[in-house]
Amino acid sequence: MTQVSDPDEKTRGWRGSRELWLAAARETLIESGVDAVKIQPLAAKVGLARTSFYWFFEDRAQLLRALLDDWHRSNTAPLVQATEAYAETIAEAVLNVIGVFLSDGFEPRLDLAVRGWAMNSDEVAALTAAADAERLAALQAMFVRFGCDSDEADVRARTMYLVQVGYISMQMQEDIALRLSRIPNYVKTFAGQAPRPEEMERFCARLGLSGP
Amino acid sequence: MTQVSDPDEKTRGWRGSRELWLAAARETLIESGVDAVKIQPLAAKVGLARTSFYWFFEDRAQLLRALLDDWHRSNTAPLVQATEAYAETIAEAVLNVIGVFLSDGFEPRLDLAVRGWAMNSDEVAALTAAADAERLAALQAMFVRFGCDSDEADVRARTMYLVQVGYISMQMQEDIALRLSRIPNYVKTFAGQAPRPEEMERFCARLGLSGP
DNA sequence: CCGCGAATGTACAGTTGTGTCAATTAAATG
DNA sequence: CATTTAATTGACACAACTGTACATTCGCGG
Repeated sequence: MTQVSDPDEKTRGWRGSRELWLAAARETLIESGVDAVKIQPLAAKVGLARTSFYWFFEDRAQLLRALLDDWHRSNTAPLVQATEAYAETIAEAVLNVIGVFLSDGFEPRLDLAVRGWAMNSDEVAALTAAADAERLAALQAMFVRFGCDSDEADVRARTMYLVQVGYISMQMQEDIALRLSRIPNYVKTFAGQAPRPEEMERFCARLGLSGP
Repeated sequence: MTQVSDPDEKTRGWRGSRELWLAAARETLIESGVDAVKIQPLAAKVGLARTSFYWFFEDRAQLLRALLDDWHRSNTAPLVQATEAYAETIAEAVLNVIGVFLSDGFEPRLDLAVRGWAMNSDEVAALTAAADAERLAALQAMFVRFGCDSDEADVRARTMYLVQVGYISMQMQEDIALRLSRIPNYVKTFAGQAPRPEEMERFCARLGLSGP
């Protein structure tokens, strides 16, 4: 359990702040799931008395709602944006999307934690379902734009997205080089078309990685 | 919360039994995750006094261990078997595997629950990682057997498996007809080769479904 | 029909969590 | 420096769960 310190003294109260509690909660959510987001342990984590929490939040439910808002705002937009980015070929478009998952624009573990949360809450289940639908639609539109018929685009969109969700869900920890080495084959599978060498180079360059 | 009734009076004690508690625990694990597997609620579910549990199990930890054994035995074998089943073409081999996920040989929701559990337990995380590795290796071997080179087989195996894990993780509830309609395109994407009509027919027949 | 062991129940003690309240402290302001 | 305001705190009242000790009941073999 990491101690959460205080990076921004200005916006805070005397010692704590809404943000401090929220950050601690977020970290715990990511690392151990909703059920671990309890006020007493969080208090230990931030080094304040348990009851101090209630100055910033009504109750635990409000904290959870805040956590959910945070996720909802931050985790869908970058993906949708990537599907709309410029690309010459479908292979390059697929690379654009893969790039998001490898970058910091997306918090895979948060997504996973929220999915786990959905197991016990219909409200959360509805939110994740909506997010999934939005992301899938964006991916499908991308494939259609490059000439897939609607049904095939749907399945290719699902394949890409589900592979990512599955990967996150498996919580594998592989080094970036290994993941990178599989990318050309993934593109070939997802798009039905291997990326050209210069496309791979541009991809690596954009991510600030040494080439393949 | 479903009442668990008693299908097999013989193996039971007077009213309860190890199996009864285990079944209730399993159901709760699937529906609400490990953190919901608590003795007090289970007692309400099986209609016995809470403390009666302790005649069959040492403590909660032992129940969880039993749950894990159950999963470990029951959820990997059918998949590995399917990868080894006879097939004329790679498309048919892929259909064999898809069949497992659509059949009752596999409990997707249990798999999901155990993955969620792994979040809080290194021991469980090790078990799921091992299961994933075993399943991926079996799939990869299947693709190699049909002529893929090792790297491509690896990625195709991952694609297939991750799509399934992702699908399970998304907890979508779609009717079987819709899922069936996507299968030819999935096979095309996974195998790089669409299934022949008679392969689809055999597939549907084996699952006892009306044709495509 | 009696006794014995398997199965269940009741009562108790301890832990961990939640949320309220009134008292207290630190900083900010005039 | 006195006063206000924002933040923190400990004490209190509960609720849910775990596990132990011991009493109780059921059903069967003798």
